[in-house]
Amino acid sequence: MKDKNNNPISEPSLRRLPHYHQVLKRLKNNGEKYISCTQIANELNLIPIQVRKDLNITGIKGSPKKGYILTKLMTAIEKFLGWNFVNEAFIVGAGHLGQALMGYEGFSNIGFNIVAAFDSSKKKIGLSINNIKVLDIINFYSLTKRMKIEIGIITTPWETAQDTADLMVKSGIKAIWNFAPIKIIVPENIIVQEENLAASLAVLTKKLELM
Amino acid sequence: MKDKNNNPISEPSLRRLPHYHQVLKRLKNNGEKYISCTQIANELNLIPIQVRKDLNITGIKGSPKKGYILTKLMTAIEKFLGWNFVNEAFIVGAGHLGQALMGYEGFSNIGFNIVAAFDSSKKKIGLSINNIKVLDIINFYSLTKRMKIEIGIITTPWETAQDTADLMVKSGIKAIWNFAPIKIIVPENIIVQEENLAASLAVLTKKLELM
DNA sequence: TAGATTGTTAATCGATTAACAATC
DNA sequence: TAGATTGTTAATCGATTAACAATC
Repeated sequence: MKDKNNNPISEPSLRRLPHYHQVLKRLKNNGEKYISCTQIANELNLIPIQVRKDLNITGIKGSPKKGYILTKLMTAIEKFLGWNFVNEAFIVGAGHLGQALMGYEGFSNIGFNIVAAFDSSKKKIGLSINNIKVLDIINFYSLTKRMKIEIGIITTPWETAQDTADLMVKSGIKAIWNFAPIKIIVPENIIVQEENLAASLAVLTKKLELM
Repeated sequence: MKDKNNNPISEPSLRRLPHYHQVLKRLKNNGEKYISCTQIANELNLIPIQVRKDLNITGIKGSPKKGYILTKLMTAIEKFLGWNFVNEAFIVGAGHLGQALMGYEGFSNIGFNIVAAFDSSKKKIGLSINNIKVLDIINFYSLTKRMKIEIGIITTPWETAQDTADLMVKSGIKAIWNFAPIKIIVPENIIVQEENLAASLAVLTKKLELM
């Protein structure tokens, strides 16, 4: 991945930035003003050079010997990750997992807002979870177009995940966050983030077996 | 990661194997006997050589020109991932996300079994979700010891995630699957699989921004 | 047979880690 | 000042991709 100035942004680095922010938040409450990569690395069992390289992609400048100004560093990460700007999303599938995401309070801190949910089951339509309404899936296309929603979350059973992805693409969704346990196939200009539990579990159990 | 014969197993390869299995399951219903890497790669928008390399770590042998015997390949993946052997887990935190995992039917196909859930809230204790009982957290230690449970799942709020991890380590848990949005710190002989939504979202929204 | 596909070895690519001069 | 820490350039490591002989 490249940023606007054609500097590379690695996916692992991007994934670590929220962790750094988490640590900074905690240390801020301790009243620290400056923070070094060494400190952050110690908190997260990482090595300082990796933290330094990661922070570098946010464009932050530190001072030798002192480190980074904590509040500036937090702001730099927030800005780089776009947390000060709200991303709106629609979610399809209002089962347990969908409801878990709707009820997830951490999203508001990171500029993420699930605007509405959609389902095809009469039992789900009309529900309201954490002030998010569950609407009939037949309205997905028109509402997505009208509200110019760009992010779609799939929390349907695997059987309907690909159909849901197709509907999202047709409706103008540009990025799909997929929690269904199959890899969905979409045109290459569509961004997909797969959240596959079987894949994670494969890693965990294999490590356990080889321990 | 290295297997018993000291051959390397890469984490990305491991994560792709369940996807291959998914595809094979679908193609089996079409009545295919042999399957080639090219076919699998086409289904998943990958390249054949990557599929071949990944399948190689399972120890499966194919025949030039023909490919792999589909049923043998499925069995090899299942065996390699340990799906024919049941891994038992305890889950701590019976909120929406915990309940979503308890209700997740896909786990039984991959040899994963959530035996019981634990919570500290009187409102949750006594519930039964998908035949999984929610017990008082004060019983976690003794039950984990007695039942020799090795896998713990954390679906608590972030405030209690580290305490939960500490309790798990103390109780003899060897591998932790953490869904709380903070990185937990554990002794280095403990396996941790982090499932961080903020991290995934960081990748997704950054790609969207740079599109 | 011809050629698609395998297993394996080599080349490339990208991420992590190391080295080191500059500096507050 | 001394030395901890920064930014940056180089080295290492590991994953992906390419090349190619073997073969059903």
